[in-house]
Amino acid sequence: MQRVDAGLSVSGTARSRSASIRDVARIAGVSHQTVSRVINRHAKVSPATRERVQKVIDELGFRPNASARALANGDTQSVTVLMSDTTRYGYLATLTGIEEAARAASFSVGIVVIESGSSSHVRAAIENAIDTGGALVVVAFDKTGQLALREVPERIPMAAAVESPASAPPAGAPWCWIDDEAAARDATRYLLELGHPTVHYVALPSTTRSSRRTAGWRSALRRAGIDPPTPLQADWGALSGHEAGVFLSRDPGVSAILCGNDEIALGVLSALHAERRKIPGDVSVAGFDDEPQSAFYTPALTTTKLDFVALGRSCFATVTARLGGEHVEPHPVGTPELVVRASTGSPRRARS
Amino acid sequence: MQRVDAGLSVSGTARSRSASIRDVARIAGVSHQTVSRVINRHAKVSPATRERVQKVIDELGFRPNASARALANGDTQSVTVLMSDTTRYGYLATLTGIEEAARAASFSVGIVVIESGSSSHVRAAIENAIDTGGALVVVAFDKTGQLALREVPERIPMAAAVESPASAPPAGAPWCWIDDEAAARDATRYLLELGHPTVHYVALPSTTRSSRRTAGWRSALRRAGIDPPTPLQADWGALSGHEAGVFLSRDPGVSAILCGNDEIALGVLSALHAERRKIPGDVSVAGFDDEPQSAFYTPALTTTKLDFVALGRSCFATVTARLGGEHVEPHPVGTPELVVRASTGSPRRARS
DNA sequence: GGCGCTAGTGTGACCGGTCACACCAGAGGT
DNA sequence: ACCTCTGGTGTGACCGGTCACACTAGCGCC
Repeated sequence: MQRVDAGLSVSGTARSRSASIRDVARIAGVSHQTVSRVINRHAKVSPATRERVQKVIDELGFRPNASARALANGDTQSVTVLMSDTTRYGYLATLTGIEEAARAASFSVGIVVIESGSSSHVRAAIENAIDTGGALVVVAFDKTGQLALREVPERIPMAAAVESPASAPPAGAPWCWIDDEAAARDATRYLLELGHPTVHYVALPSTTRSSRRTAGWRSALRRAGIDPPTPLQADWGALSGHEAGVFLSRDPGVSAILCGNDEIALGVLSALHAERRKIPGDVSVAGFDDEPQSAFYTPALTTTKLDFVALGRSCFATVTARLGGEHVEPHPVGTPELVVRASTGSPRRARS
Repeated sequence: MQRVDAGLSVSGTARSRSASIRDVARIAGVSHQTVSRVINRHAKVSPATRERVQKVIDELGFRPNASARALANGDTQSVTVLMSDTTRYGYLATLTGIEEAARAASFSVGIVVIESGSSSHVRAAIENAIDTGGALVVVAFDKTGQLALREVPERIPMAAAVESPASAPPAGAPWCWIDDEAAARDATRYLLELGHPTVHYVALPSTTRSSRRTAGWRSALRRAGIDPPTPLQADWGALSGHEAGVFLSRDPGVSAILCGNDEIALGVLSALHAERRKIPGDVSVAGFDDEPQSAFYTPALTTTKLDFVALGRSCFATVTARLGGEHVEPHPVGTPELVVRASTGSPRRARS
């Protein structure tokens, strides 16, 4: 009979079984429970024992098995991010923020892409998180995300990155958002201060009854004594921005356009160019997000920098707080910051 | 003494323990092993038993515990994606492809962002994947990814999305890539056919000794009997494209610029505008990737569509094949497709 | 000197699956 | 009638941790 040393197999087929807590215990001459105490930084271990065990752990390269740990105490130290099927900047930046914070806390991060059509896999993902004891972060900027958010049962540890809520959110709701209203108000005010008689708005689809971004724009206009024009409805992409741009370019009264995000703004820019309007001579354009590319649009886009990475970090902090049983009040994250570039300027004096 | 029914607690604090395989077994009047056989679609279960057990499973909403399963047979049904810290389109599209394929195979997807500075957490992530029995996909388009790739030991199930290799890759290397050389050759040939005397190239950083994209561009020129000019070196962002664009715009002999990706192309466009060169009248510009925004640049960008989603799917297929012990030959994925838009055209007849 | 207390350690069950193996009944062959 | 084979099922150990609890030794204290 032949026996192969699994630990030293060269062929690579036999996966060497890594050291377990009992191996460490045997070599260090202690019980497995003491090893467990050492790896969990339990207080009641004598320094001498701790050191001896630690040495064996290092020598063996022992690493506790996450599955076993999860099975035993239902604590997976993991977060699953639910996010809709998109390659948009804000989403990925948020994910990056979550991952960054999670890594610092040595949590692992899972990702599930949710598709608008079928919610069954969303439910599956949620259930999966539940029965592995994991936490959930839902990126719910859009309708698909909101639907997923609604599927999450009350009791499971969750946080959500959302659009600014229309009214004060339910106390204890684990929501994080960027202050859309202030951002929109500031951007609108900036455009008015340039001398524009009014500011037109191309809106993102809103998940709330009343978008705070739209509200901010409106309130800035009202405060200046201006009756807000009807906002145009776009979706998230440049194409719908282009369509809105074509429409607006035909109205000579339009001299300033605020767009729901930089992609829409890009579409508006392209439409204005196609319609031979000068930017910012004839029309000023501003966006939201400050994507990395926006500085290189033609002309460079004035926009509002939104800190999605901080938003992601905050989501993670919220969900871990809940995991620890702490109470977290919903709160906005970060301070939107207007970035002025070449796409906005004072309106040309009317010729008449 | 008070006892709370954990299963029906309304408060939400007590997490109801979900049904286990033994609960199902007891209710169905079979052994736990039979239940195991049912959930694993094992052949040797009589139809009657199978149906009875399945009914109980459905009624109880039983879902097998992933941790327990992983612990028992070392099979986590999970993939961890290692990806550098970026919000670039190609990366996220690749991730989307991986996730899509993984979801279809009911694998879970983890993500670890790798930072160029510290490789310790990369090692930690790899070890983690090893001792939970998970697989790895490394997105190694850039240097950071390549470094991570090198950290992965031979024996663990892995696939990598890479730049086209300079020479035939080692047999059995689990690499997937897009055919950069063909893509660059076709794009260059297209520009030459428009009548440009030569094509200048703004290169992405390459992870290989000899970038296939650069090689494709070069070979197209040589085939046309043209001595290739020195390519310009950029990084991945629009800023470096802008710098390259400024440089090239000062050379009146430059009439066509091929760029390593759409972001660089965007930078080049912005530089050309700043230098008052007409596009495509004075200079034609083309990119790579076909990002969603590229159609809305000024002018709309001619580019080559690269199917990153298919690349991601292929990475997943590769890694699962390896997980199953199959042999996979390294291979390119998808067919790059030139998308002609307004940023390229025939050169203006020389005035002289 | 006996008591309680506590710091430090060990024991065995348990989490929820899977695996190897034992077992049994009935079909089919001789 | 007996043996073998095979489809269908059950038993108990095991994966690698954690938990509750038992135990011991040394200390301070009356």
